[in-house]
Order: sequence, then C-alpha cells, then structure tokens
Amino acid sequence: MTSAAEIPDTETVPEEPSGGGEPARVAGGIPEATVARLPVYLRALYTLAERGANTVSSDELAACAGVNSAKLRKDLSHLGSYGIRGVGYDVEYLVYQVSRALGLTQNWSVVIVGAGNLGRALANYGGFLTRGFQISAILDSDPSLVGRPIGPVTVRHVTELESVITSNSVAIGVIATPAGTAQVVCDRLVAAGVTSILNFAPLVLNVPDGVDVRKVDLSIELQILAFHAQRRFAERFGQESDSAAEA
Amino acid sequence: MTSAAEIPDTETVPEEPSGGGEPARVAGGIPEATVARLPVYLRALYTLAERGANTVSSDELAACAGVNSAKLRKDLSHLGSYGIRGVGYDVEYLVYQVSRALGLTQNWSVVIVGAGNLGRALANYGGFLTRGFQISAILDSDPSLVGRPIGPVTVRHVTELESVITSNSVAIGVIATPAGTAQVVCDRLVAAGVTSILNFAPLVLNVPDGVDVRKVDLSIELQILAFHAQRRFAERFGQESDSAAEA
DNA sequence: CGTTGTTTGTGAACGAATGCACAAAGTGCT
DNA sequence: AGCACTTTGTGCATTCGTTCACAAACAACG
Repeated sequence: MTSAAEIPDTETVPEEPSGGGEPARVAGGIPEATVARLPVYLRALYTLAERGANTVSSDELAACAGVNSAKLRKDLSHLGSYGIRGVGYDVEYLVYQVSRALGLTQNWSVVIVGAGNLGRALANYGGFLTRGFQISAILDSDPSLVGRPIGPVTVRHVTELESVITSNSVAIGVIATPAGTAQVVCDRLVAAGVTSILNFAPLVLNVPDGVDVRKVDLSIELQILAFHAQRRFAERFGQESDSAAEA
Repeated sequence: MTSAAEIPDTETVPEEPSGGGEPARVAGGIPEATVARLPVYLRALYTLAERGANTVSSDELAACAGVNSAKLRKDLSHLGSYGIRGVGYDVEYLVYQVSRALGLTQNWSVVIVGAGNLGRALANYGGFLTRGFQISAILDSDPSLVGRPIGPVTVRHVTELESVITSNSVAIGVIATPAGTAQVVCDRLVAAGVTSILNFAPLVLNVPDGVDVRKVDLSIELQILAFHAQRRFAERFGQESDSAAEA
C-alpha cells in the first residue's frame, strides 16, 4: 500500500480529452499506477538477467515482481507490444524498453541536502543509485561536516546549493534535513530550477505547479502498519470495546 | 504518489458482503486510501494544536494536509461523525479519534534489524517515533557494532532476534539490511511471530498470508520522479524521437 | 501443412477512489 | 423566536485501477 499506495501527489497537466474510454492516458500514455510498478519490474528483470535468463514469461516476471500476471501484461502493453506470443519477453530488450519509458536512458543529476544520518545513508547506498542517477553533491549547513567524504562525493556547504544546481544542471533534489528547514530548502531548490523533489522530512511541502514532489515518511508507514496490526488483532479476538460500528 | 500512491500490498481478509454500494469497507470499515492519509491528518492536527488552535474547519485542515476538503471530510466520516456543523472539528478530540482509529492508543514495540547508516538514521530519528512506537532493539550481525549506543538503545547481535521479539512482544519489524540478507531476516521475523514488516531493502519480500509488508524504496521513488521529469521535458520541447504514439 | 500447445494483448465487467454539489444541522445576531 | 451564515456529511456521477477470460499470434512437431 501505498504507495502507497503509495499514493500519488503529482500535479499532472491534463491533455486534450482524446475521446476514448481508456483509463485517462495522461500525456506520455502511461497511467500513474503503472509507472509506480515499472521500477519493480525493472529490478526483477535485472535479477533475471544476472541469472542468465534470455526470455521470461509474464507469469514468471509477475511472480518475481509480486504482482498478478494480467496486471503485468497490461502494464507492459502501455509501453508497446514487446512480447512474443507463445514465448514471452526478451529480457534484455524489455530492460531497455522499460528503462527508456522511465527516462533512465539519460543520466539524472541528483543533489542531496542534509548530511545527517539519513543523508549519509542515501549517499552511501551505492545499490540505490546504480543506473541512471548520479549524485552531484551532498550539502549541509553544519561547518563541521563540510569537507567530509561521503560515498562518491564530499560534503559542501549549503550556501553552494544554487551554484551546484546550475553548474551540474541538477534536475532532482533530495531533502534529508530536519522538518524545520525543509520548506526553506525546498523553496531554494525550486527557485534554482529543480522540478523534481524527493522529500524525507516529515511535513507537507508547499510547491508551485509544475514541481513534482514525492515523499518518503517512516512514521506514516509505521502508522499504516499499526492500523492493520490492530485490525488483525481485533479480528482474531472479539471486537474491541467501541468500534465505529454503531447504528 | 508515494505512496501513493504508494501502493497497497496488503492481503485483506474480506468481510461479509454487507449489502450496500459503498466502496468496499473492509473489516474495520476504513478504505485503504483513507488509512494512508490519516497519518498526514494526524500530523497536521498536532501542528495546529501546538499553534494553540482549539477547532479547525475541514478547509483549513485540508490545506495543511495538502488535500481537497471534500476528500478530507469523506475520510473523517469513515471514523464517525466527529465534526460540528457550522464550527468544524475539535482539534484535541479529533487527534484522539484519529489516533484510536490508527491503533496508536496502544504502544507498539519495534525492532530494527541492521545498524548500518540507514538503521542508525532510523533509530536516531526521534521525531519519527514520538507517539505510539517504541524501539525495543536494534540488531546487527557485525560484532564491531554490538554494544554501540544508538538513539535510545544499544546495538545487540542479530542472534538475539528471537529472544528480543518474544520478551518484548514486538509486533513490528523494520528491515534495514542489505538486500542479500533481507529475506532471511524477514523469515526469522515471521517465524518469531512478527506480522507487520517495514522493508527498506531493495527487493520484493516473500511472506506467508497474514503478514503485512510495506516497502520504502529510494530507487523506485527516484525512477518515478525521472519519469515525470522526462515527460515534462518532452512536453515543453517537441515530442521525443519515438514515443509510443504511433497508430 | 495442419494440429496442438503456449503465451501475449485486450475487451469488458467490476470495484475503488475522487470530487461536485447540496441538504441537514448547527451558530450567532437581532 | 426568526433569520442569515457557516460548515459538515453524503448521494451521485465520473474517473481510475484491477481482474477475468478469451481471441489472436506465434512455436514446435509430426
């Protein structure tokens, strides 16, 4: 759930109505729910490729990705018709097509703001940033952290934010600061031209239209888990004292 | 979109059909999409309470939470009818009701497995674990980390996993290990009785029915951002070379 | 070449989520 | 008490997402 339901926060510019009864088909033609699953498929494909698989059926790939095979096929059908009936999908070719659809054939420059525990974890997580992303800088306001090497870069002072962004044409900003400074950092990122932001600070960021914010929030996830745990608990034993089931 | 969309992974046990035309109403009566937003409302309510607000209208609260006010009212209506027409909601009372709905009136015991950068970040993030959650232990397999104090606890060896869980009646496990060991850790958590798992490792965990897994995955979020960034880019300038828009 | 078996791609039914728009229900002023 | 104003709670239409089930397309083999 999510993503949650995740759960989308994008402000998508609506296209012309385009007649049909299809499920929306925003510009780019790929529904949000599908976009959120493509990275999962991509990871499964890489795993399969490492195992030496040349082709894969929708059933196998769906099992690896933890989804139902009909959903997988419908998702992939939004990218084009890249399967072979009676055989399956060519792994390498599908990797390329999914990557292209996600925009990973170009390299994206990322700046991380905040070199605390979380920022360090992100910068060090080589596995995360393998393909398509490159950390241009990690910034912090604490002078005692500046100059310290973390992962592929060294910490720079947050005053350099604007110059780092313009000189590296950074398109994605990651906010790993405390909640108190997150909005200020966000405003500066946006003013400097960043239109994609990944927010780890526990607050709702305010951004103008045209800026895409995604949030990752531990406490929210924990609370959702707590809800389900409580529900399971109440189901197993009798109903709780006063649930919302009164007439 | 996190969650957005985030995106559900729960195996919910369907209740009796219950007749009506309402949107599903799983056991507990609260739709998934609503559950995912309740923590956001709760945080906004705490912020408002700190500012000294006694009551709040759906418009204000919706603005704080970054959603549409009709959606907010519909969400809250699933908990019961706790507003006063013409006035709004009593902040303190609503905090209590939302907390109760989420199962935060009891304390949940959490164990973090993996004391690397990420595990340390989580254990130190006091802001995350304020209300309703308590870190019972943080575990790692690296002997050089054992004994080191992190946040409210000290690192213990992962061999103690089972005993920690049973003696603290831990209900929630957080996996902050590398991908290679995540499944093994997961299996051990499940075998020890944990039914709620928050997974930070970049892989799809395999769990039996009745276990609830939520994942937090940086690379997926980045890839979704990249997709939208690419789309915006292609929209601004002419269409890309070959999009999927052929007849 | 036809037949059998496999797997994709998708039409169509269903189910969930969103947002509008308004009646119902309250406050406060005169 | 009556009236004007505010805000909740919800029925309804619409959009979005999932799943089923099957025809179309291909491989393999005799």
